[in-house]
Amino acid sequence: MSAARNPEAGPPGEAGRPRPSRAERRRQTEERILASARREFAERGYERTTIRGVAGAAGVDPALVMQYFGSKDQLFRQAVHVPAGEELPAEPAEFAELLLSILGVKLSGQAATMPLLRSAFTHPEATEAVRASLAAQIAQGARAIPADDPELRSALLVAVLLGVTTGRHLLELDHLRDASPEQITDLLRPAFQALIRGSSEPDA
Amino acid sequence: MSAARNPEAGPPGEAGRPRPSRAERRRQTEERILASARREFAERGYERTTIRGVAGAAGVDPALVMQYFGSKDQLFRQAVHVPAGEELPAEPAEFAELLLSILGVKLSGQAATMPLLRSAFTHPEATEAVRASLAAQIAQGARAIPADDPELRSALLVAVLLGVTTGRHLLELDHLRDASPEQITDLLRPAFQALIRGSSEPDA
DNA sequence: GTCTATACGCTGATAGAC
DNA sequence: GTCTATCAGCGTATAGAC
Repeated sequence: MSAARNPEAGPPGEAGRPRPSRAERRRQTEERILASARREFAERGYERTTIRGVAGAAGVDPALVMQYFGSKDQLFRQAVHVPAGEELPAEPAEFAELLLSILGVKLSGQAATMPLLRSAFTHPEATEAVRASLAAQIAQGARAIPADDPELRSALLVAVLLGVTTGRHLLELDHLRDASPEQITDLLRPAFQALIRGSSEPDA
Repeated sequence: MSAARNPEAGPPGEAGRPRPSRAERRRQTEERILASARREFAERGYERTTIRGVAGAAGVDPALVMQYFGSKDQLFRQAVHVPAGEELPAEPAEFAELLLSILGVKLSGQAATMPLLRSAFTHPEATEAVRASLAAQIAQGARAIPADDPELRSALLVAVLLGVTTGRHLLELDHLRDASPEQITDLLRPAFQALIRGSSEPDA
């Protein structure tokens, strides 16, 4: 600690380089490891990914991963940590559209939640994280549902999102995988509306 | 092999016992092991269940499990093997009810498919088994859907079943766990109908 | 036939050389 | 700071004693 200079403050002797030295390089390799870990956790799940595996994929030494993150569990936590995106509840009328747009982004890109979701059923900590996140979404959504049993309706809506995303990305069911996000959201729209308000056909 | 008598043919010296001997006892312990394996696979998933664990829970020696089933993977296959229940497609009008009744049984009892489902996202073989089973259900359901995009609609319906069952049994989301199967199926009915035919409100 | 003892590989994790 | 060498534990699977 005593003789170490602040790596951010002092510029190196070379003038031309955009100073990729010291702590900057460390942050880069750390990010490389995290990216590699996310890939491995996403496609193999917690128990099947190994420290050696992510180190190899990142091109670094296994011991370095331990040095940086301490343990496999802490690596997992940092890899799957999502900034807890807070979404605002909309009015009941547009609530379906909000949900559909959320589903849209989950369907298009390889969602950042996939590493977590893959391990959600086998790794206890991942289970708890996913459950807590979904519970928050459910509670939030329930406030935008005017019909009876708002919590259960909200839970069912979240379960639908869960089933569709897992079916597409994790199980890769053919038709779900091939369809465009728009196709899916279009087909789901009436179902969502039916779930949000009480009936599909207003009075039979 | 030479001196061994056929255990099925020759009755033992005792006359009063209902002959629980030989192969009958073997079948019983084998079934105990399978039951124990199903429990472990169901609540821990493939990678976290150990031969020693199922043997301990079944009250037998770990080596016996290997003797009977050969390997962990073969034990898993036998434990999760479901007789491939063939359901008949109904008319489009009653198709929603059929799906809802299927969901009802999946929601009430601890479904026999849970050991498989828990490992579906981490164990490749389980993934393939679940995917094949769901694909069959999707193809079957598509034939009962008169609207456009029948396969995608069917896939979405299956995905909903998947999401609701996993949300209830695997993630144990509060409101899904507490609700009765009837509550859930009642709330889902309009959504299913909307998904089967094209629109929720016939012409807007 | 059933269990004891053990082999072997691979895991996460640690200590110490460079 | 980075990597080599190694530890201890647990996993499946096997060989042999009873």
